[in-house]
Amino acid sequence: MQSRRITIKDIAEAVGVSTSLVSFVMNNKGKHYRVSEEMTRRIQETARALNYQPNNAARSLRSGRSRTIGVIVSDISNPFFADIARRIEDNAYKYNYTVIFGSSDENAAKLENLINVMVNKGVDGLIIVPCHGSEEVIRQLAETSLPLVLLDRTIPELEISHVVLNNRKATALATEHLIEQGYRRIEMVSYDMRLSNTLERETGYSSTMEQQGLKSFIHTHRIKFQHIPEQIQKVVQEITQSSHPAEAIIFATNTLAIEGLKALAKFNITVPDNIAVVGFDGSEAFELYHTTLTYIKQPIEQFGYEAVELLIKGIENQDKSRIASITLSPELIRGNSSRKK
Amino acid sequence: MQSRRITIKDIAEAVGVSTSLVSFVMNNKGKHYRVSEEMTRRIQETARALNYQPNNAARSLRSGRSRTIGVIVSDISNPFFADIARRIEDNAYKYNYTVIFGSSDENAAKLENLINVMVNKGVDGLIIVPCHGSEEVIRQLAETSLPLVLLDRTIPELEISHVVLNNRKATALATEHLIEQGYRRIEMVSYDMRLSNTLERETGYSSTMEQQGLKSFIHTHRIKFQHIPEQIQKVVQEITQSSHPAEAIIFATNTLAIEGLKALAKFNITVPDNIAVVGFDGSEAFELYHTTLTYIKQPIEQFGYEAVELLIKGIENQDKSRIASITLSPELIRGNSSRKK
DNA sequence: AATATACGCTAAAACGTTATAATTGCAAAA
DNA sequence: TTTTGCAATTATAACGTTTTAGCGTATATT
Repeated sequence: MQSRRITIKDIAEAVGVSTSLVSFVMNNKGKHYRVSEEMTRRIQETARALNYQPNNAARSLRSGRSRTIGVIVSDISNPFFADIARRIEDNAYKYNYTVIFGSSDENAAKLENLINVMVNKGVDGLIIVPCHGSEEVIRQLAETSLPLVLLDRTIPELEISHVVLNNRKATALATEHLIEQGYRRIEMVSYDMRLSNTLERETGYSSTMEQQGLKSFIHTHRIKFQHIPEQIQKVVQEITQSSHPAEAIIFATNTLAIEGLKALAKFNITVPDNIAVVGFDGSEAFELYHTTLTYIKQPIEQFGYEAVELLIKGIENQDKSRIASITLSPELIRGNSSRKK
Repeated sequence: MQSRRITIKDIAEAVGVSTSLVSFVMNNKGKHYRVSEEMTRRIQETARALNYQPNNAARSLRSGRSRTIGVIVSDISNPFFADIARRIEDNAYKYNYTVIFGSSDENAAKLENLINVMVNKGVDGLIIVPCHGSEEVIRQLAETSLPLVLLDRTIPELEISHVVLNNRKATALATEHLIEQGYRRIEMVSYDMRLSNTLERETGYSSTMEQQGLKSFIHTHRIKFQHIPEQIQKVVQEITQSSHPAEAIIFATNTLAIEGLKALAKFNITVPDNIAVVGFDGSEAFELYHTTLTYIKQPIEQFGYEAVELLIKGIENQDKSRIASITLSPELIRGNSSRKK
């Protein structure tokens, strides 16, 4: 950490060459610009000796690229997204990219603002978890030449690279499992946000029920994203105090599962004796629960990893293979919360 | 999102003035450079009409400042740090700063590398959670003119701005509470990392025990950061199978509390009947636990908020009030896990 | 011997901004 | 009338890098 920053010019002077040559070598374009081996070596040595650190602002200004990617999730403090963020960070660092994060709070206006800030900052690409109402903004963004990868949710009518779970399969697995365990009145608790992942999860559940001849028992309870605890308590009461109470509940997300279990506990409804439960995502919370939970496991780390892979390919190829998408497979983890009836 | 980016020059041409004038106005330095009201208005209008977005790279290159701050925590996917990160992000955005995150994994080499990457990226300041073995790197960094704020932990021998919990008070509260509830054999489970926060927590516990004449019962179990679950199981066995088993445990961090409760459950030791427990930090996990937990609550959001306040003051003042620190107060949340003996 | 090719390197412009010094026009002071 | 002073604006250099075009020189080709 010296007083004055070392520039390419200092190296050039020290070695006695032009700055161009130094630039070539520092960018590993030596062979391409046929710099002699000897010179390459000398420049590299001097750079190391002087502890040269390239100035990113200058680089970015000149080249128009920043080696920075922007990531917008719903809420970085939500464990699901925090885990993904960590993975994105790790993988991006490997490619020498820096990441800037933003949280949309499932608010389309905030999301738009974040996109503007990030585009403005000059990010080379964006990884975005689209939220309810953001379709138009995303559509506009996709028309831009800026590489873009959607995460966790797609916008089916738009052709955009994305990394998502096979959500239909996820809830189909859960539903089949419960049926196999002897449950019939299986209901689902989901969000009222019309997002691809939620919709697919609902479809996975309802189509499986239908296939198994349980169409009449299909019941999807949709919770508003605000005031989750209150709403979920209401739903739990509805479900359990009905004249035909449900025998099992599938929660469509991790947060819903946790709040749902809390609500069940509050009303002294025991899992699985009074009602069976399938949750979503592993979570530390479940590990302190009185019984082991059956849940759909997402390969969370892969979300982050693959999103970065896709995005960086998009950034560095620019032309071909523009749209590429990845669908990850869910897994059913069997616990006691759905044991045989 | 137009095809070509609008620059200051476009505005200058459109209005028919020099770029300097536009720059003055865009930086709100109008009065200082005595730009006429009329002109100020026209430039602002044109800028808005053309949707001018300043080029940060150019700005940063010229001014030497990036309006970006770097934040290095232990692990961004740990809920404690994820919450803080969220707050940092929110507050920084208010000041028009962007944040880049990094996770050190409590590894001094990684921490050093991250610092280099960030300094290199040209951050205007750093918020760092120092880890075991990072004292020297931090010392060097502090000698630099780069504004720096330590978070969650200090390095007492160095005079650096920081935001920390009153850790001594935290465990003193816990200890006093347990004593009040009738417990005597109170033991602590902590990390073996010699970090300020851990050390202070140990001191808070042991000095309170001593004051209350329970010196002979002081017992601090130190866990290595690797292989936490295995180690904690060993400790739990030690504690409970001893000839004089502990009556209560204070866990020094959230992770330790969660793993500890899992270990207790594994060995069928019931809380609080067999042993009382005080944890650290609220957590969703605790909410699904069979009984409510007594724990030390940290004002997590404030950590992030205050760190940004301190850092930005440091960045924008540069000179005076260089070192300023904040100590936040813990609070004891009473639950059933430490009910009267 | 004349010409082409390859090699190793350099000159210089450009990226978009900021900030200092200089310039202009005009009114007030001398 | 000349001088001074001020208000409003401009010219220009600088920030550190990348990249294109080109310049000698040496070797190969005809």
